[in-house]
Amino acid sequence: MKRSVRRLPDAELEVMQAVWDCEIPATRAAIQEKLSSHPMALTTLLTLLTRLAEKGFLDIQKQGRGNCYTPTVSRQDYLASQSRRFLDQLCGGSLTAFANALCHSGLSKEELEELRTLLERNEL
Amino acid sequence: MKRSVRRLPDAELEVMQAVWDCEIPATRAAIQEKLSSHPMALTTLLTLLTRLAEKGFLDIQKQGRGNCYTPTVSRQDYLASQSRRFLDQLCGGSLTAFANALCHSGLSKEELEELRTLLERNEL
DNA sequence: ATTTTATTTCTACAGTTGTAGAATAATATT
DNA sequence: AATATTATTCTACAACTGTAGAAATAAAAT
Repeated sequence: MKRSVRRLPDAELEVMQAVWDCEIPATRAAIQEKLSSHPMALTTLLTLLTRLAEKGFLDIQKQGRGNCYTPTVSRQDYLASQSRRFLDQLCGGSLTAFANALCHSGLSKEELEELRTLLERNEL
Repeated sequence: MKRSVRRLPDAELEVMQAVWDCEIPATRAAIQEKLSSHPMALTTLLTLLTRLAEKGFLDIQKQGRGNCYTPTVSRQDYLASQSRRFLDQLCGGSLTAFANALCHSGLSKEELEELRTLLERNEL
């Protein structure tokens, strides 16, 4: 697990998720396609990709006329570090507070049960 | 559960946590005391409290020479809404992804087991 | 009533974020 | 080679965030 991965602002996270959804290295076109739910001007996307590279989340390679983008932080590492941050920063490190938050977050009884099962499975 | 509570920036969250830790209504002095771990200039604290009020997280009442601050969003509501946001925005709504993230977030086997137990207890 | 002191509100400013047009560079077409 | 097309990088700007000094205000003390 990789500690201390900075939290990305919403727009950058959205783009990063799109990149993670692509086959790597990802072309700009592929990324754009994954972003169909959150359309933005082409230059906006390019700006965000540049910022992600500056922050060390992406490598950019020139590839013919265009660019190619490769994540340098995996989605799993990012999610893991952010759940840790959630537990520490929001719940003050308290598992009780965390469990409580989950139980009031709108998940159904069935979903909570599923979550418990998934946690058990992962423990193995 | 209260949906759609906006995410607070780090500094404001820190102050809000301090307010939640106080008896309400909280005096500025009490809040400041709870912030011993993250010291800041007095005017900085006041600015953040004002911004929290503007965002609807606090009510400010004049009280003699100073002010009194009362949360209008409970810690529980905030935590619940933010866990929901975590699940949706970061995990794409997937419980599997969420469970996976937790299992890689540095929690020990024992802590994960404890979390499962806490979830079960809360379900009742 | 005047001065001191405690406390808040105003003003400020640099860095970040969301968004995108203008300028530039590189490739393809005629 | 000249021109049209396409993709990227620069530049820009308003809103938000972190931080705090300056100005104003109100209470307390003399």
